[in-house]
Amino acid sequence: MRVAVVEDDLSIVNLLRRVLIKEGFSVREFSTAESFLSAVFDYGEEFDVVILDVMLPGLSGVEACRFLREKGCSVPVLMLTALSEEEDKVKGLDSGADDYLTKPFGIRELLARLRALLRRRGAVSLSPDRRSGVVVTDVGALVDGKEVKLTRRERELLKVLVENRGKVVSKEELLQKVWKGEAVSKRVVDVHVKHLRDKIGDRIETVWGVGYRLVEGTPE
Amino acid sequence: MRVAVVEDDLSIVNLLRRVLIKEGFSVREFSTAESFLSAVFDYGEEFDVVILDVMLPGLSGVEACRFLREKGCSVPVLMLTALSEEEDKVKGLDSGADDYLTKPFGIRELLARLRALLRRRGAVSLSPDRRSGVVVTDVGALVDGKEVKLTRRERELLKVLVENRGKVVSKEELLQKVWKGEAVSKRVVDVHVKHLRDKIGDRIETVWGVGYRLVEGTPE
DNA sequence: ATAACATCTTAACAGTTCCTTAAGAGAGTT
DNA sequence: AACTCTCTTAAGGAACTGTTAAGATGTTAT
Repeated sequence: MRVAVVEDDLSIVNLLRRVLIKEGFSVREFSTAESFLSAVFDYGEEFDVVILDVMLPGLSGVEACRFLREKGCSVPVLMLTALSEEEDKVKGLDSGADDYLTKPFGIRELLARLRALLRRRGAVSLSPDRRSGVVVTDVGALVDGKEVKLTRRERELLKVLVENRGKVVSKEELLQKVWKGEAVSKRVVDVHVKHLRDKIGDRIETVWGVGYRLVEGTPE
Repeated sequence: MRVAVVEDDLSIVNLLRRVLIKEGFSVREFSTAESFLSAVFDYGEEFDVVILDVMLPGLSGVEACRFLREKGCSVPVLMLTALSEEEDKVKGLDSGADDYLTKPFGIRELLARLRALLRRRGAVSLSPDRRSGVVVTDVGALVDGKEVKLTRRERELLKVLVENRGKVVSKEELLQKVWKGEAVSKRVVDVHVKHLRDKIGDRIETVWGVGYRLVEGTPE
């Protein structure tokens, strides 16, 4: 996680640097709003969250934040300042900041607020299983994030394959786990594997004479 | 914009009601965390933001917030409390709250923080929207804001589906929860599902061989 | 109490989806 | 080449769901 600290008070910068690095952040420091904005817009640097002081030489934090938002930049901003007047807080938040913390602040509260900001930002990405790109649901499956409808047999077949992803599963085992002793031809597996391939792409590999295997990673 | 106010201090509720309505919010009040959670999970009510007191009779705000998040509900939560100790703030935020404000608070700061929360929610709206547009009421249901009369069985059936919206519910489970062991044919479910579909539109999806599912989002 | 009405359940038929089998073509092995 | 295993396709039937209507049951108004 990359955090930008825009702050001219060295004692605060030193404190934040120490704590944030300890928490596993990658910290980038700026002493003026101008240098920070330049890094973002001129050099294309990207951050996961910004800690922005309000009282800065030159452009103020509020002005910088408004500029960011006007340019369509939606990075979470935590505003930090000695100004505890309500009007200042309102101005800061309405300039586009996501949170506003007044000095002196507790470092654990700041970290908790950072986590809250990052949590919300990250809530967007529902991560499918990275190793196969396939997640079996009760309706069917999520394949690279897209929902695919499967029939009951297809779903159960895929479930066994996903549970053993990367490993070969024999037809006998598939028959055992999906058809549980029903007296059916071994051929049914082939047919359902084909249907699955039609729906989720060539992720199922045939291992000749042995069985089938769900490949890891994305095909091609 | 619908805001839920979960607070047992009447003077604060009165203040918030007056101010929020003036700001154009639609306000729904709860004096306990339990009644709020029941509205969300049993009746499918939906809110754009929640103002949640920490000190409540029964379940605390922190516990309620944690419960919300565990259930996958990502509504923005602003926590409100007299506890200003840093440890309390950290607990509140880490339970899944997005902001934490201590009493006494300035009403303009609260509004600015609400705006910040809603602003960010809008920016993140690519997240899978868990809305179904359906709320079960005492008389029937609110479907996209319109009131629809339902019979007892229809209402109970829909309630179970709303509680599990997005997930498939089997006929067995529906029989279990709506008919509670009465000896009736499995086919009654079909008939009532049809009646529901006639009344609330094609929001109930058939998952062949498995059951029914209330779809999320509006069925264009 | 009776009529009028609403609701629930069952039954029957129609329609759909799904599963299995079978059979020829294709691919891999000896 | 001969053999074995797999792919692909299509068709019949099984299983499930949609739809409708009628009788049973319960509720309300007169």
